[in-house]
Amino acid sequence: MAAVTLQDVATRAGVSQATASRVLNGSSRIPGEGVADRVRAAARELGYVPNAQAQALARSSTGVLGLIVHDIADPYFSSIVRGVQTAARTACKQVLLASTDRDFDVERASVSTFIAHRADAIVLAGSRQSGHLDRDLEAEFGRYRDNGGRVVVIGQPLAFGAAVEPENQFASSELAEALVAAGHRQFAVIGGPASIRTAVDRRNGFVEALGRCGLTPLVEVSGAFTRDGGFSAAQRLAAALQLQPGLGGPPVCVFAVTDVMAIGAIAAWRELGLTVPRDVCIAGFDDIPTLRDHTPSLSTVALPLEEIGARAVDLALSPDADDLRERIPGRVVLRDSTRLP
Amino acid sequence: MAAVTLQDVATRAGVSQATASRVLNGSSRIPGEGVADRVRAAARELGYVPNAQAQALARSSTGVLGLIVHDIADPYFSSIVRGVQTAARTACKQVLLASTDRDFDVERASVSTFIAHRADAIVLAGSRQSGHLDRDLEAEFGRYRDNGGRVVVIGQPLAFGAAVEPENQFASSELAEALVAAGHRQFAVIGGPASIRTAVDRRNGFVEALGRCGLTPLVEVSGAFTRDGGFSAAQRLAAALQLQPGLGGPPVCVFAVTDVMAIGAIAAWRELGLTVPRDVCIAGFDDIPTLRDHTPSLSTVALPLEEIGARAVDLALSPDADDLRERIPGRVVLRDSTRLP
DNA sequence: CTGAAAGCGCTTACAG
DNA sequence: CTGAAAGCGCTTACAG
Repeated sequence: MAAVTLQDVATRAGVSQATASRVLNGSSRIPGEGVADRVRAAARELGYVPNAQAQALARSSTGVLGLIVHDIADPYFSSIVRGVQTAARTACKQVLLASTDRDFDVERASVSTFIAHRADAIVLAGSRQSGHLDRDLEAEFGRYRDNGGRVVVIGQPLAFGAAVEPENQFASSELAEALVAAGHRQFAVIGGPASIRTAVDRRNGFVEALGRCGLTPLVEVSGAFTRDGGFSAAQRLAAALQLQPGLGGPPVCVFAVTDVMAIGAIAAWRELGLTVPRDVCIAGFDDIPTLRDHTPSLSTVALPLEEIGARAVDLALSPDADDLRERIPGRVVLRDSTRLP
Repeated sequence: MAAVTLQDVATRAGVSQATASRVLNGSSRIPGEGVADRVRAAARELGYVPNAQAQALARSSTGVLGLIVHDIADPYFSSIVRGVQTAARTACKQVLLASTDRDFDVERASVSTFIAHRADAIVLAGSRQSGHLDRDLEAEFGRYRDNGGRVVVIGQPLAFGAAVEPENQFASSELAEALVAAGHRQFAVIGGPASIRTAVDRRNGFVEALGRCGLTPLVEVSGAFTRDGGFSAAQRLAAALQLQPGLGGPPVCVFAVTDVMAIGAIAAWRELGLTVPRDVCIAGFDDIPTLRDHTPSLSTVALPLEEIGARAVDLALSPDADDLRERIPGRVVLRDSTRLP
């Protein structure tokens, strides 16, 4: 790593290191034209690449954002990451990525490493247990913030830091109302882990809205926040409701708290010979890009995932938005999967 | 960012900075037990987090890997990134991610930034124009490698550096043979950009294998390496072949050079009222996870995407593998989308 | 085993 | 406008 150094450039241009620094790395004090040209020429000839580590040390700011997601291969997260990338590029920030496989130990370790790398901000995407962090993490974030680090959460807010917060509960209730308005009367729910706020909020919004219509879910089951979680939950649901292919009559309408789970559910039912929406209907939440080419087309609550990622970067970068919470509305979209005959 | 410093810890423990460093950051010279304990206690009490930037500067090694992909929201890439993440975590490396939106200027800029950040290695995923880099990039990589940086490419190899290389051509020919063996006789191809090696190799492998069977594609069209690229190519293909719903007779079997394009193609045909595999058959390449729940199930060449990402990390980390090329075989998988009546 | 000191490559007051 | 020098927070020969 014995790369060309700023001193090398300075020497070749016949100026001091300080001057070379000012020419090359945008300072307010702009040296004279002739000098500047010489320095630039020297840098080009030598192939000088500034050492960002050294700059960071000297400036005490790295220009790096830390981003933590549960699973980068999950379309929900990869869409958010795409938004983060776009916004980061615009702001000339780099992004350090960690995909934790939903392991909270890995998550904690990633936070520590990002802090060690002096990321200017850390964005935490994905639900956590009831909005609580372990004590360790909390203490670490506290010190990080004291030292000027910024924390942004996507999903449920923490006790501190900024948050980009989808209106899970409200949007789910709107979804329920839309489904009732469409003629559905029999409902069931595939929920997520009880410890995860996002899952709980969505479930509650849906069930409470049903209640206001005088309706109650026939059954509720739950599973992990994954395709397979939806798959197995749907099997249990089918058993509980004794779903049969071609039974006739109005199908039960199931709400799965994420699209990924809904897709898993449909797969499970297909294995059982059940057809959506004839034998059973289903709606999800998120509107992940995958849905675009999924059959049957899935009713859902659309979230602007890339924009959510971009907003998180904005919050991470504006020092005045320290404890801001930005609410993101969802948009109900009814498609084939909840179509009544 | 005025965080707790190693000197703070040393002072509190009543030792020198050097000793504190040796205790905390794994040195071969292990200080005495009593001293070590005092240092560790001081670090804990103060909440010391080592400054990775300063460590990097002093050690001239950052423990950071740079990863560049075309589009993080594309399941092909997000699967690879997942593999990279897993392997990087095992090796205690951090990953700096750039998603370029297929913009080669952005790609070049990302490489520069990664080099500035002194990434220990840079992994370039995604096809490039015929294996050639622009002159600038090539020169930059040259210096980077001279300074100890490592370069790994996923896809077609460059003139230098290590590569993880799927056997595109061979696997495509195997796919063609399998389809012929399954009874198909009429073929068409949806190719990618002519400048991209991966696209060309897959197309050639397929067409040449057909040739060995005495067959020739009825039509070839091409499009961008995206879902929409496949969509529009499929529209042109349908027009060229005058595809009609329910025409009867053996359907034409189309090979799309990526699954993502194949999915777009199926969507286009669905809009035209065409049913797969009745009116037209199709096979893709990659076996992205999305396929698992796609209807109809798509025939394809399965690539171990996560493993590919992990192998790239391995190559990036083993100094002896400097110009190694690791070949990754594909596995033909025939599913519903090419099923003959 | 432990410490004083140089050095990693930059930035930035402080003088001139 | 330009330069000498201190400082950012660590690591690591080199002595002791």
